[in-house]
Amino acid sequence: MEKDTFTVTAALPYANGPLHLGHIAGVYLPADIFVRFLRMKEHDVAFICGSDEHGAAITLRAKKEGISPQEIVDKYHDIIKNSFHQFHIDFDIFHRTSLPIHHETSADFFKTLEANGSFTKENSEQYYDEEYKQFLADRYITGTCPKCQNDNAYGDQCEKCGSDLSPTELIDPKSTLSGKTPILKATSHWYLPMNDHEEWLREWIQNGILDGEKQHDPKKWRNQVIGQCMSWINGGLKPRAMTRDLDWGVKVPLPDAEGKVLYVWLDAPIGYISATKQWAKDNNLDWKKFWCKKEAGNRKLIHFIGKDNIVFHAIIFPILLKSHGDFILPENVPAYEFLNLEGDKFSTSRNWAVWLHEYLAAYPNKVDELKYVLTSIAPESKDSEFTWKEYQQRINSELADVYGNFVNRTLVLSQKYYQGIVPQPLEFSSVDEDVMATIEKVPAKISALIYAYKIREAQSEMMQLARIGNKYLADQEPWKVIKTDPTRVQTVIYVALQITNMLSAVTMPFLSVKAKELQEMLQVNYTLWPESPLVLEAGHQLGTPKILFEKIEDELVMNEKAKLETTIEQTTKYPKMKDAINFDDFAKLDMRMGKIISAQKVEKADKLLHLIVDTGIDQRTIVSGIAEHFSPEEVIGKTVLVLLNLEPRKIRGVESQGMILMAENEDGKLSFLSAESGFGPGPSVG
RNA sequence: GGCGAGGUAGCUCAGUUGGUUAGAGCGCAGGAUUCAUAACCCUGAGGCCGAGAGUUCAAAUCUCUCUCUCGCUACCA
Repeated sequence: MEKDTFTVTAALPYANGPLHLGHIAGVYLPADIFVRFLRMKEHDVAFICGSDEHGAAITLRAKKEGISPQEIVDKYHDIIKNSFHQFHIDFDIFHRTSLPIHHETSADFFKTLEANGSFTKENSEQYYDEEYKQFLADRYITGTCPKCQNDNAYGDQCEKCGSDLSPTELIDPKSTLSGKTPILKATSHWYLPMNDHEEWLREWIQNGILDGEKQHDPKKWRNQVIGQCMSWINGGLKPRAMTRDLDWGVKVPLPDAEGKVLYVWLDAPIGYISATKQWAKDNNLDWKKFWCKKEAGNRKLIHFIGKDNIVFHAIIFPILLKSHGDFILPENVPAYEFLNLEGDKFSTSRNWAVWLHEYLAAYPNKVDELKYVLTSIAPESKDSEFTWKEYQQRINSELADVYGNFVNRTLVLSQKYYQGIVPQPLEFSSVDEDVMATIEKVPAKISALIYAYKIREAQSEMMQLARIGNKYLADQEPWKVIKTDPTRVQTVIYVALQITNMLSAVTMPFLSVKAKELQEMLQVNYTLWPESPLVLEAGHQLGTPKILFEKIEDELVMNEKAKLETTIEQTTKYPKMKDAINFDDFAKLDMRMGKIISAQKVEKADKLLHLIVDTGIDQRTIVSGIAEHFSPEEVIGKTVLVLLNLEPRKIRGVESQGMILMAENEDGKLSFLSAESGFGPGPSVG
């Protein structure tokens, strides 16, 4: 039978920050184990990843730090690539989306879809800033509102009268970029009419049937993936714009599209394809073999992702691939839930994280130890949690005590009794035969689990083998029997060595470094997954035993926990000071004390309270986003700081005439501001 | 507010199409042992399976209501 072939991708990390353990546990490590396993099974596999370097978040950050987007992505691409390398997550290629081959590939992809009518093109006349040479998004245009004459209305909405506008309705429009009057120019945006694809998506996701043929087994897809997708589809898919007015990204490859780039979620997954192209080119392969229906046959495309990416990989990208026509669709999209850290979410902004590159710098020799821990707590079916205490416990009581100790005692006994030469077994007792039979079944057990993406359970089967070994030795007591029946010990040590041998082979996908060290100690070299019984022949000379896993001291746990506490203190919890303003700017603000005289929840909105505030000069309506922090009952009667002359704005159909000013601490908790002397409503602030 | 996924032992998690006494590892208690990394091995304690109602001879499992956690989404000037 022909072996299945695979193209495996791991979600492209976004190049505006380093990787933390959550990313590793929930995408890259399981993908790497899966691929190592497939390789040992001699499947033809391409393992593809790269950094995602486009999108608005990177341009905003660049602007804030006063450097170019390229500088940011260069920095993080290097950090990420390095840490993958040191952590032995071995992609065939770790590419990047800012390279020309990616731009070409994405542009070609786009052109094909445009040509075959997969997009709907919305033509319009849009304002264009001649000085900045770009089309202006609605929010980048201000002008006079045709309805209320407010001269500060935005292109999409007048915040004074609350009416929805289009930019062309504005009287005397101005570009917020150059301040000049923009000109109207014909332009288009391209939309993906996702609503046209609901029918086949439903059939494909629920039943695994694509173009009338069985493409995958939906039972192998995770619940949360199918659930999330069906939720989207049943809610009705909507056309989604595939182009943006931005200058950082893949340029829309058509005339009249100046200043437009492809939507980052269009170009990022195509990054898998362009990375494959580059890798194929470097290795004299045909990239189409990995992606195209014709050349790839029934190659399986697998996307390892986090749960926040489900919609893009299981709905949008498949629509694009299918619309293009040449490509295969994913056979599975194993999505992982999130990993938490010491009782709290990983948070980049609060620096609540264990960064992979920092871990590697501090513990360069503890790569497989971390891999083991992360795999045992991988969030396969629900969110899970990393704690340093558990890190220590797993390593000490499982890796060191069970696995390492078993290997050590077996090898030490072999040295002691047989000078490191595998002894000749004599008669097998029924226990021996049971154990031998059990060992032989382990590879098939583990492989079934990995094929089903149950990697955590697969690893625990590996550990189970070491447990069997410890029990076997304890039951047989060779150190006692040697005194009465030395020939029996030959068989016992032989069997124990067979367990160790098998262990060294099945550990490869999970802990490649340690597996090789163990194989070195056994003087064997396994690169293939054991299909038939592995035998360590009698007479084989073993290598020198050494300690495989060192224990983790309490000190490390304390230090790491302390480090988390202190970094969080050192992190600037609060935003930087804003640009200076002059006194006139300040004097424009009309702030007063106001008393909340009534409050109720806005319907169908989680965060909004509809307040009536007595300001001393009037009673006005203010809608405030504080419902998650305060109940209506507890805010009534409070005297608080109010900004009166903020332009009114309609929120959820209610016009809000001002703003309640709140203080927010680093945990996101809110507090009202009041006058210390207990003033009532009315007093002005300044 | 809408939708999705979860809630099982102190901790991390399994529980297939409803079917004996709900499982594993860690942790804890006791015992045994000394080849080995104060390791291993044995025994044990520990669960109203988030709450309530229903269907059934039988529910962790199916249905409904409620509640908590996470995510998507709307809305947070």
